[in-house]
Amino acid sequence: MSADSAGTARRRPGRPRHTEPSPEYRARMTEIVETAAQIFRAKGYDAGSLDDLAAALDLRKASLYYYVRSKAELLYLIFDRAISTALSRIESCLDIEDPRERLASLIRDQAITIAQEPSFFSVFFDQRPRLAADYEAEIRAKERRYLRIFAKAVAAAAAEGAIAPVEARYGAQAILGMTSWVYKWFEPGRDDPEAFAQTCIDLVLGPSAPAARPSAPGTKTAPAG
Amino acid sequence: MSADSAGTARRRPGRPRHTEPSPEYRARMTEIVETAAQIFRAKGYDAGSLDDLAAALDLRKASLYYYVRSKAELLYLIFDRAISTALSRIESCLDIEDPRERLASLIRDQAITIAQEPSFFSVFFDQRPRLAADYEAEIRAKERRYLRIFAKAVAAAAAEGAIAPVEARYGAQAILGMTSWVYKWFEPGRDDPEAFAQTCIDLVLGPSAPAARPSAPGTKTAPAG
DNA sequence: CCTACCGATCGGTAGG
DNA sequence: CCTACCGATCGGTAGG
Repeated sequence: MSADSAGTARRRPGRPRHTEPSPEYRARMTEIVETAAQIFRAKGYDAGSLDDLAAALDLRKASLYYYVRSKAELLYLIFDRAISTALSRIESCLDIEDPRERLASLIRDQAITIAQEPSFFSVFFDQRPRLAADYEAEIRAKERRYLRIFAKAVAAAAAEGAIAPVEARYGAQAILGMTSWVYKWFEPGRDDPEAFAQTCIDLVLGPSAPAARPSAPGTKTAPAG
Repeated sequence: MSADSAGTARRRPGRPRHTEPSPEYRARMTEIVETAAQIFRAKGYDAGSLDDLAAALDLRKASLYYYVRSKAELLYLIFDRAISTALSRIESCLDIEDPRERLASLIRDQAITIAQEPSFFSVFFDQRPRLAADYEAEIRAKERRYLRIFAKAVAAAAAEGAIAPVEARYGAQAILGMTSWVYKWFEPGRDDPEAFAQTCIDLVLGPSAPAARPSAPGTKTAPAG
């Protein structure tokens, strides 16, 4: 809440207060958070013990407390990384002016982001009730921004006739669900994130929606029929 | 696996083996399962203790074992009720011949079913890794049937040009995600299941898709544009 | 980053 | 459906 609100993994630098966290420390920290996400995904937050985590990292449980204040903080670090990653990717779509292209890019980015980090997003979506209340408030604020970005894009696309004239919030939740759900069924070997993202775009925007980014020169085609 | 594969809450009838479970017993059983779903939704399966459940039912923990063999079985009963409810509702859409109407009905039923029982589906979707392996296999089989029904409906709608020509499995997962996600954000006081269901239908099938059931006389209209 | 250890919680059982 | 209770697990700490 006070001085350390800046970013990712700043809290608890090294041992000495006035030193930057060493690169080794930061790397180990990242490794801990990533492994924790995998364990909590597989077993759930409560059943995934710190002994499990320590074993996976070839440590003793007590050593984890050198990096993390509590198991609850560890969960928060996973949540924060998930929402921050997703938010920063999504925000890069905001300068696309064409409503149809903007919505297509949001859909694609969202589907691919989640397909790429299924562990983090499994924990993010399924362990929410386990997040301590104070951490929860912080996450919820970012999540609201997320929803608002999608709702605005839906409203703009509807106004232009690129999609049906749906209510913005419901339309946004529908699209968020469609794309987020990927973490439940996606299998990296079998499934292709790009192909699935395109399916979502086709379903919502009609068969020949623009690919993404500035690259494609805005191929405008009539929707299905 | 053997003789008791028939249905809902048949296992462990009364105490005497040859008697039907009494109505009071069945009612109490239902109450236990419903309350457990609420507790597991709020706290998760592991953190929601049998003491919590017993307290909510005004019982002692040990008394729960009169009704349920283990906590694991209790979880299974929740899963089984969730998937069985959803499956039987969805199967009533299968006799709709028009692909567009059939898909619309599936979308509507799915969204409304889940919005109506958020506790059961929260547990179903979020506590899956906690389900014991033998129970899991049984649930997975029913879930596959579920997916296949949606995939077929998507393929039929695509063949007719009612939706974009997407790959059936991806299209089905997209629609399942869009509608299932409702349990994450739906607030009974604020939100309207029907309105959201219609939003999903409009988004996928274009602005003026049929309402549902045999009632609406197949209003065919050109999709968005 | 480790060894040793504590207090609390929890699923489940005995026996009625 | 209850009282009493056990064994195991787990987050966390002391102290280095």
